Amino acid sequence: MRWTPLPRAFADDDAESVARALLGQHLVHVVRGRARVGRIVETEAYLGPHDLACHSSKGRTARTEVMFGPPGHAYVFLVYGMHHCVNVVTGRGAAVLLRALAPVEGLFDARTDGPGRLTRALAITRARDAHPLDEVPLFLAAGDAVERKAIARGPRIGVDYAGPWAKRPLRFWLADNPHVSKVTRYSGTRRPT
DNA sequence: GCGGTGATAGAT
DNA sequence: TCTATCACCGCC
Repeated sequence: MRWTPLPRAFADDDAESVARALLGQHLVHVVRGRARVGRIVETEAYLGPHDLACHSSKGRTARTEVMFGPPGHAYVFLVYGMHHCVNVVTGRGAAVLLRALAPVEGLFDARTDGPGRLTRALAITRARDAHPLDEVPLFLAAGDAVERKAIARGPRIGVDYAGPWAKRPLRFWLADNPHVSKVTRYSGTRRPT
């Protein structure tokens, strides 16, 4: 296959660093023998149990257990009864949510500009929860280098319940990329990092 | 802006 | 068992 997995050690760093490093990398899901590939253009860091927006802050449960395991595995959950979200576990209760991709291959006209839309386009469900992200069928693959000044940041979406943590600028995206999520496209914040 | 949808965690 | 809540999206 023309796509080669990144070693899972790629995710063995603090969640904010991984959230930045994931921008420009590829996410590959092999479905019925065909690779569905997108370039990661938007992420959010969830820092661990002390971060009140992070699911692991609710404690170590069956659902959140994977976040306390080794880095480089998938954390996939269902939200609002219909949308899956996929995260890259960085360990110690932390993870990085993948919020938007730019279509690269095998996606036809499916939209990938949002956390729910990208999982639907790549057919990622909870069946992939805890999957190691350097093995088929779901893995990360090397993309192009992204300059630090090309990364914008802002507060995370949909975490208003998290008090002061809701305001922390832990969402990262490629500035001016047309494939970022709708809320990011329309949010005025373009703060450089 | 509002509702659909189902898993989850905690209360009862 | 029951209930509140939820890292979203499509349509109004």
